[in-house]
Amino acid sequence: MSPHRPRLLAPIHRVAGLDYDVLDELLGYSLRRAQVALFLAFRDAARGSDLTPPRFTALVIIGANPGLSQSVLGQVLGIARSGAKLMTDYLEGRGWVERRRRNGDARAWGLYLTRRGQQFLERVKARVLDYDYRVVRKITLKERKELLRLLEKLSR
Amino acid sequence: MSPHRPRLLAPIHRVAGLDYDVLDELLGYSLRRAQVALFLAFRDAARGSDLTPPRFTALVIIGANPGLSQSVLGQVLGIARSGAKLMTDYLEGRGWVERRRRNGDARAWGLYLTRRGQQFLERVKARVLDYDYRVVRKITLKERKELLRLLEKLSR
DNA sequence: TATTGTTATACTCTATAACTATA
DNA sequence: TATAGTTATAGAGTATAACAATA
Repeated sequence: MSPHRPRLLAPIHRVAGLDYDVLDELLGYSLRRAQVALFLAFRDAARGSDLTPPRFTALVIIGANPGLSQSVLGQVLGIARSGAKLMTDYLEGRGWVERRRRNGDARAWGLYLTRRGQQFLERVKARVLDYDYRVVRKITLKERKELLRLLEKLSR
Repeated sequence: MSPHRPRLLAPIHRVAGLDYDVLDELLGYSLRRAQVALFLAFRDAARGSDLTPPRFTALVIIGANPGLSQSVLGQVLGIARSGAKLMTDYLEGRGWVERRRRNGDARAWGLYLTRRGQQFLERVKARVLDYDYRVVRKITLKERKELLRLLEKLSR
């Protein structure tokens, strides 16, 4: 992904008594609104950890694909190489990720979670999942599965 | 809304051969991915017009609620008053919106679409709707309604 | 030549805080 | 005192372009 981007610091609430016209009919806008709700859940789950959605995504991806390069990380996040570099610097600075030289190609780094990064990710992953499901308790589990299915079809 | 924010300049495609781990299970991440797809549709619909999702939202809201104040516009967009001011400046600069003094309260502006703004919005609204539905042709109309229903429940 | 990472720079959007003029 | 809008300033995140090292 890329701009997980709800830079949102404050919740967005529908302003009462206002006509939202065609916005209510647009899937793009509805997704936006729903995403804000999920972002707020994420923020609760990650509170006190300095973790943002892109950072979380990066950790998960590195954890599941040890040794991947910064360029590939950038592709996943949808950002330029320069941005992937800064992201990696941050994760490394927090002691969660380390760069190792790869055999075979001395240009690229291989990215790996540190022991500490693994432990941290373990905990935060559980929390994020928990909150994600919690927000979604507004719908049934069956509806959740249906929703995931439809979203998947859309983004393909 | 607020940060409709996919600042996205390039499409995001799932990187082949990579393990996305728990991300596939998270509604937050799935929403993100789907939103990118809809954002790209929006960008096509609005190409050449310098319109972004927040700007589009602002025009629609002003069009449907003539005379609203900058503060309320800010609430809808989920941004601070200072940002609502800059947004209004932009829309005014494009000749789409005008500020009029309100009777009764000399502090606040009332925002209105200009004739030109109305015409422009008319056209772009049709295009955006068209593209929104087009992307969503990947799902049936019945599925679309179900999706909207579920998203609505989430963001409430 | 093409690719990976790096560096420097600039831009966009947003937040915060202080200010003014009204209410 | 509180509110609407304004102004100035700063920060985060990203893009672009040029560069070095390596392929």
